[in-house]
Order: sequence, then C-alpha cells, then structure tokens
Amino acid sequence: MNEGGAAIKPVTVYDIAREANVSVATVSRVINNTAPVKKSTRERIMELIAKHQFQPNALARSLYKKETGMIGVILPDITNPFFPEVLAGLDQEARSKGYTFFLCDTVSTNGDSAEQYVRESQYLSILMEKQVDGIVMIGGRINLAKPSKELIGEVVEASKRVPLLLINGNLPGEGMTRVYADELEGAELATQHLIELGHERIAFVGGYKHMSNTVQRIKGFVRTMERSGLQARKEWIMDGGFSVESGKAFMNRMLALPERPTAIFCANDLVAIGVMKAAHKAGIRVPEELSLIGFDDIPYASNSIPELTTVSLRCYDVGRHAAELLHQMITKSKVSKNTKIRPELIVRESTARPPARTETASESTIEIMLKNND
Amino acid sequence: MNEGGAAIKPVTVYDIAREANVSVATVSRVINNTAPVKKSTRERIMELIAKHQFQPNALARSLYKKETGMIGVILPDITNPFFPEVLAGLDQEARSKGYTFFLCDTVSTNGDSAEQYVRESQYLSILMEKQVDGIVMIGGRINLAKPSKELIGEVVEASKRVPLLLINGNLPGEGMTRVYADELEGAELATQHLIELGHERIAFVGGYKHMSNTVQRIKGFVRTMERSGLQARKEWIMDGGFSVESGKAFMNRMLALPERPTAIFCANDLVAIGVMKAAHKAGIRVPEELSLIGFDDIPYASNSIPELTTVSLRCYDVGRHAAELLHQMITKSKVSKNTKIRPELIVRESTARPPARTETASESTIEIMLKNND
DNA sequence: GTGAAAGCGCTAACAC
DNA sequence: GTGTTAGCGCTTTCAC
Repeated sequence: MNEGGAAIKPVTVYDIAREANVSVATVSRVINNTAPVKKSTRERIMELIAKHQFQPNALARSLYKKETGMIGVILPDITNPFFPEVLAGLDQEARSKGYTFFLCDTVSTNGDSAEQYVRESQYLSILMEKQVDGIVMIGGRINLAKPSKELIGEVVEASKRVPLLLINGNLPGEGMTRVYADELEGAELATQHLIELGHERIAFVGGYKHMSNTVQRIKGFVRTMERSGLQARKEWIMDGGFSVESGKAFMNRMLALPERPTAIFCANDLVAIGVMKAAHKAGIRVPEELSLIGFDDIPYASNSIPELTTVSLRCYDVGRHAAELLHQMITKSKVSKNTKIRPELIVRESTARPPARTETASESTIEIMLKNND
Repeated sequence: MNEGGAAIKPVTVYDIAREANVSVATVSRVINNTAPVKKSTRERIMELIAKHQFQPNALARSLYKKETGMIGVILPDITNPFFPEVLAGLDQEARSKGYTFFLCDTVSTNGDSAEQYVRESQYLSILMEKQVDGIVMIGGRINLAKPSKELIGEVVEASKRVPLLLINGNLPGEGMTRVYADELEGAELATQHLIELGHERIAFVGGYKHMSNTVQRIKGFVRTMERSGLQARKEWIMDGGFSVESGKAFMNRMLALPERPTAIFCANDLVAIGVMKAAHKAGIRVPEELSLIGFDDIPYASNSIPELTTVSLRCYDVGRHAAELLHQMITKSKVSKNTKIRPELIVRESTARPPARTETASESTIEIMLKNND
C-alpha cells in the first residue's frame, strides 16, 4: 500500500520561469536577491514559488558555487557523553553561520581500533567527495602518541584539499590547525587540588599510554607531584581504558595492592565513576576514606552521589571556538594555528582531606577492603 | 601565513580522460565498474586516478543520479543521552548501506520550544533542498499530544516529497510511517514491578502532560494501578520536566507533602537521578526507604549508586529498525507503517520491597525528611 | 570496447 | 530589468 518514497515530481526553476513567463535568470534573481527585479514580476514569481512549494536544488547550486555549507565531523563514538558536548558547541556556533553537519561516527563494532582508523579514512574520502566546506576531527588517530606515517599522511593530504581542524589532538610537526584543551594544565590543576587537600599518596588511573592525552595527563600529574616533593609511585599509575568498566577494574586492582592511596586522579569522569562504584562496593567511603577526582566534566559528573570533583575541559567552548576557526579557514582568512583552551577545576563532593592516618586504622581498612573485594 | 583553505585545484574526470587519451565515458566506466573496459586502458586510468588522488565529485553525481546517500536526522538535543543511543543504532545499520548522516539539532538557546519548532521547520527545508534520500524525526513536535495544524502540515507535506520516518512519536491520523517503543507497555512493566514488590503508594513524576509520551506513561501507570485495585493519587502525579533538575524539584515537592509514597515511577532516567539526589540529600535511603524506577535506560542508569532500575526503550534497536525501514522506503519497497518495539524491564538496585509500615516509624521519617529539606 | 553528446538544476556573465 | 547561454562535474544513452 505504502510506497514509502516521494511521489511529487520536483519543481525546477524552469517550471517556475515558464509559468511566470520569464527566464530562469530572473527566477534565480528573486530567489537569491542578487539583482533588482521589477516588483510586479518579482511578486508573480514569489507566488508561483509558494504555490508549488518550490525548493531550489542545493546540489545544483553547490555544484556551481563550489560551496555546500556542510561541515563534516569525524568522531570516535557519539555515545561517549564527551562528544555530544563539543558537538553542541560546534553546532551552536556553526549554525548561526549557516552550516549543517555530517556526523561521522567511527565507532567500531568489534572494539578494534584498527577498524576505527579505516573508518576514519573512509569518512575523510567520503566527506571530500561530498564537497564539504570543512572537516573537524576529534579523537581517534589524532590522539595517538605515535601515529603511523600512513595515518598521518592521509590527514595531512586531506588538509591540503579542504580546511581541516583538529580538536584536542595533534599530528606533531605537521603544522595542523587545532583547538585543544590544555591537558597538562588540567592534570596539574587536579593534582594540585589533591595535594592542597593534604594528600600525599595519590594514584593515577585510566587512559591509554599510547594516547597523547593520557601521556599529557600523567606528565602533569607526575610533574606536580614532584614539584611538591611527593613521589608518584609506579604501581599507582595504571592505564588501560577510559570506560566505567575499566574504572571498576582499576579500583579492584588497587584493592589488591598491599598499600593504597588516599586519593585517585582518574583519567576521565567515566573512569572515576567506575572507581567510585567499585569503592562503594568494597565499602570504602568517598570522599571520607578515598578522594576521587575526574577529568572532562561530562554532564553526568554532577549527577553522581557524591558529585564528582573534576577538571572541566570546557568542551562546549572548545566546540564553539572550533566552529569559529573553521569558518575563518573556509572563508580564507588567516587563522592562528593553535588555540588553547584553559581547563578549569570544578570542586564538588568527591574530594576531601585524607583520613587521619593511624597505622592500625589503615591496616584494618585494608582488611575490610580485601574482604569485600569479590 | 596560513591560508586555511585548500590550495590544490580539483581534478576532474576530464583531466583523467585527457591524460589517459580516452573519453570521460570510459573514465566513468572504470570508476563505477559499470561496463567492461579493456584491461590495459582500465589500468592506465586507475594509475592516473591514484596518481592524482582523484575523487569524483559526489555533488555532480548526485545531481544526475538523484540520490545522495544522505539521511537527515532531526532531533531536539544531542546532549540528552537518550538521543546518541538511537543515533548509534541508526548509524550502525545505515552505515552498512552506505548512508551518511546530517545531524540537525534543534535545541533552542533560550529554552523556548517555539524556537525549537521553527528550527525543525528550517531543517526540514534545508534537508529537502540538500536532496537527502530520507529524513528521520525524533522528539520535538511529533511528541506533542496536540500538535497544531501547521506543525503537522509541514511534516506531512515533507513526507510527500521525501521518505520520512518518525521515531517514538506520531502525528495522529496522518498515517505516517514510524517506529516506536511501546510507552504504554513500558509504563505497565514499571508499575507492575513496583506493585509486585509490595508497593501500594506509588507516585509518578516527570515529563510534560502536553506531550504524548508522558500521557502514555501516565496512562499505563494509572491503568496498572487500578487493575490491581490501587489508587493513583492525583497529588502524587507531577509533571514539569525531563531533566535532573526537575527531578530534584519533584522530590522536594514530594517531601513537603503530608504523606509520601514508598515508590516513585519517574518519567525518565534523568528525572530519576534528580529524585535520587534530592532523596539522598534529605537523608532518605534508596531503595530501603524509597523505591525508584526510571525510564529509557540511558547508559548512565547503570552508573548511579544504587544502580537504577528502569525500563529499557531499547533505543539502539529502535534506531536500527528505523534505519532498516527508512532504507526500504528509499528503495521504494512497501513498508509496514507501524513498527512497535517492546520495552524491557531492567531490574537493578533502586527498587526493593517497601519499608515495614509502622505508624510511628513512618512519621518520624517524615520529620527527618522535613528537617533535611532545605 | 569506446566516444560524442545530452542533461541533471542551478548561477552568472554578458548581451540587450 | 530581463533573456541567452555557458558552464559546474558527472553519468548514460546511443552510435560506432
């Protein structure tokens, strides 16, 4: 019964022109307001347009004008709350300039990151074929600490053909235009906060050491610790994921250790939530017995109990700046290659002074922890 | 220094053809594998394509072929975790069929829903002008219990021109194709669960009564209560939002009531989280003193402490089915107009048997509640 | 197996 | 003010 598709045959400028007894040029002129047209004919044409609900074919227009008003966004996983936030910023700013977005999610069905990179490559091609005015990449290969030559090459090549902007990542030495949150400063902020609270035994968990953001965060952590004469212990620096699940795993690994930290700096909020859950399960109270600080300030960070202290990467602002910059690139104005956004410490409820340290108390705590750790 | 834009002048089939000493037709043939070409010339052409990194202009191709491989998705707010989930499903299925997505976020900067509808209209036009192969709408006007004639008309009109699919909403009487989660059954599932746990005093909070999803959920709630001989009290049915903030407000209103329920059915998970936070602040333990059930099963539902019992609307599946269906509409096959997805009860930790009811205990609880409620 | 040419729907010189 | 026409880059008959 239902034919699904559209039935109406499309109206073109020619149809309008014919019916109005003018040439297509005149129709085009009134559509685009690109030259004066006699009032009476203009009105006649307007009426026809309304009558037929004429909508100019943007494909044809773009083909001629060589601009599409489309921007492609390549990201790793729209399901990760981090990305919608930057998308929202991007959108808000770009929308006002008349752009629409291609959403290119490179999430791999099997969790294989190689697959993710081939998808990035595919989307890069597709976007260029579709003649987008610009591309923004976020996450994925541009976050690799040591991206391969091929992975780099593709992006560099693309950036020669279309304005391309990197968010929160980099291809070192390639001079790409990028806007990014200062990971290093963020990590320092977080670590400093814990130190000021009186913590000395601090762990860092989460992320992947092969990713530059993790490297940066760890670097900021270690540096700040040392600056305060504190030691960043090897066995208290764990990587292996950005997810809630990995957070739980980290905490459970922590519980098995002979000694435990009084505070944990988590590579992102998702990990922090996982840690919090595992801690809760083990009967460890946050923040009384264990302080937790996250990273990113995703919307959910303020929804947990206790609410998560974290470092805001100001994704929304990053997104807005990115859109602004990309627009400049598209309109061929000079742009500054590096736009750094300063992160912000958001103190909520998951951090507090460390518990008073009596040897017996500490030991009994460990005992309890071990018992609860299934 | 940086010119931002692309510098390379684009290569066309003509360039390739000239250099290969063939006609553009032949080039086109090897690109699309649309007719046999002598092996030697094919190889020559392939080499040239690789050498120049030639990428066919999809605009031109689409202009001729009248298909773009683009699908537009109009949604209210990408920042709401509900939507990325259905997007992911949509994407996974559509990607395999070669579609790419336009993301059209209609979020209004000032929270004005009239503005949101304007944006929906704009996007509807833009998408049609850009010649998308199909459009899916989710949220916004299609969730209105009583949408205006104009609001309806635009969508119906659009659906005559391009395959258009509604997710989790409807324009009653217009015979639109849609895929949706069964709100009614979901609400029944939730209510039934609470009743089976032994609850008799159950509240429903959240949503907007002018939205059909809320109407459905309340209907399912009331119906199930009555079916069990229980009363759905007027003062325990509150609407006014789908956000965490509104959830807090609901709980605080609840605390001010002379009598309180032992369980609350929240219109969605975000509201449930808000309720949980306010309850926690008031010193009410979930689920020991108050059972909470959410709706949607957003990713965060399993991250709260306690983890949220909820009803999964199976967004991901909804998204997948939607993509499947839209593809059928695009390829002109007959499609069933209504695809209903059955929701699923997800029992986690926020629901339990109601507290033993002794008059004194109940009263002292209320006293505490009032004290803590700032 | 290959080429010539028309045409997708629009815009913008360039004439008048 | 308005019309004619040449593209934009591609695909596809229809000849050969």
